[in-house]
Amino acid sequence: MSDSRPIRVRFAPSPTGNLHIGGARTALFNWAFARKMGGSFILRIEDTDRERNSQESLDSILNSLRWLGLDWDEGPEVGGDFGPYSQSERSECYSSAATKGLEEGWLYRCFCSPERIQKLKEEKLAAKENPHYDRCCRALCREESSLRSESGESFVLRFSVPDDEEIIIADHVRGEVKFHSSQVEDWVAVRSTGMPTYNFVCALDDAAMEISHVIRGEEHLVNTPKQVLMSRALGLQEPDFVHVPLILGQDGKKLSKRTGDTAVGDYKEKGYPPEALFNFLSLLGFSIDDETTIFGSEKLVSAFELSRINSSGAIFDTDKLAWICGDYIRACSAEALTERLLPFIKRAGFQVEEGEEEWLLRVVASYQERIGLYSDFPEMASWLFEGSVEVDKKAAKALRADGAAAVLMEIVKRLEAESNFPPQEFDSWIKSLSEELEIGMGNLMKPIRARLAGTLGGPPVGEMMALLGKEKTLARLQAT
RNA sequence: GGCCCCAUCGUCUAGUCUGGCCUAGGACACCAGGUUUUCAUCCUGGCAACAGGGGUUCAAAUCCCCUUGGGGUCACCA
Repeated sequence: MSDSRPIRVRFAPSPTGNLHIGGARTALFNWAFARKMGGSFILRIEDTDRERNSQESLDSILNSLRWLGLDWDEGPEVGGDFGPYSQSERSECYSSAATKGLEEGWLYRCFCSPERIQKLKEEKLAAKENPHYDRCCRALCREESSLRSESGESFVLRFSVPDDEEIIIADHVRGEVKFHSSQVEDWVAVRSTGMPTYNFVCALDDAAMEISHVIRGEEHLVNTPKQVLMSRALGLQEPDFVHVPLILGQDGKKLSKRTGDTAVGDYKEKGYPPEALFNFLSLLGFSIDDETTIFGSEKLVSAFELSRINSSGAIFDTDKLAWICGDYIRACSAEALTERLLPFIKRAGFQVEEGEEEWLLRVVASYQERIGLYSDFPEMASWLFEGSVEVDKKAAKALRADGAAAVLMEIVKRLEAESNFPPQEFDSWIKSLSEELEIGMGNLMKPIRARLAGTLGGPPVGEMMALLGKEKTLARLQAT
């Protein structure tokens, strides 16, 4: 299974949408393996489906990959010696292989109409048989086949699957997986449009690009025999296979849009730190040991082993992701966190004036352990950016409490009498005030919080006052 | 339904290959305490799993078989 050729792995997305969480994890494993082994990580664009490709999708996938910190050694935008890296640009390769296949007989023209195929499948299904193509056109002689194609009749090229052959896939995570060729359909290798299909092109490109290990999702396991058969027909060297377990939604089924956000871009928009998503994804179907859960890319690379990839599916646990995010946010420096927060602050429409950098840093620091996501920040700290305060339910209740108004008036008076703002040793200052006025701490602090921020949570009250400044603090405390 | 894959706390997992150190470890979540003016953080403790049944063996979470359960896949998508 292993040989000494250079390690070359690839991630091969098709540009028909955004980068999916599952795809990202696959890319991550490929990347980690390449980096660990000192090999190459190649990005190949599988754009043989003209109908659904789009440049926007490609851009978005590339951006998501970069956002996660995954860089590629060969592929779009960086080139390489095994290009082109978009399948739409490799047609010569494919057509020469197709010609060869036709000559050698492992490909044949099929003139059956889509209607006939459709009907055939329905009948077979009704009879509870495998709905495979009946190989009708395989019996056509060469002369008739060429004649009909020359006369302009539409056809596809099918792969002529051997009758009785054992196909053993040596998979790094699953061991030997056996298939029998009788279970494999004479699949379409080249469409009637002349465009080749995935299975045809995949084996060809993997060989042409000298891919040593195909690391991909388990959903590909069942069409691996088709690719192996291709390799055999062409005498190509087969790559090693590594089928990683699926990422499942909360319902235990393959993660899909129904169960939540599936695009990496969604997580970026929602303010997840990329390092946290990276970390979390690394933990799905893989583990370093029995206790390491928080780690970055360097650690992953040094610890990565194919043998540590799990074989069973993993549910995408958003609670754990949230916890990891919080952990990253807390561990971050206030400066770096501020940098990350800036786009979210701007998006919320808040202005940070020149000269306020220090202040912003302090605001961020005071919220650092309180936010779970970058996007939590603008909402939680809005009272510092906006002129008016929106009072929530609990805060309103605190303001309606007996004596609240009187307490606030008293506080204002005391604050004005102090030479420092906020009073030094605020904690003891307020505590002694509470004792002197014989008012519980809660009854003292809640109305202040309510007036200042409109909510009962947030940083320590002294810090809130410092952040707001004397003028605004007094104004808000006296608001009606 | 055919074929293929999988099976340890609710979840992610360690342990499985190379049986004994496992009265099964960690983390998330949850619950209970503690710290705290609030929120959050943090600390302590608790709950909680080898799917079932047969073998093999002195010994099985670990090896084999069956059952059950879950998933994937059956396109001129990738």
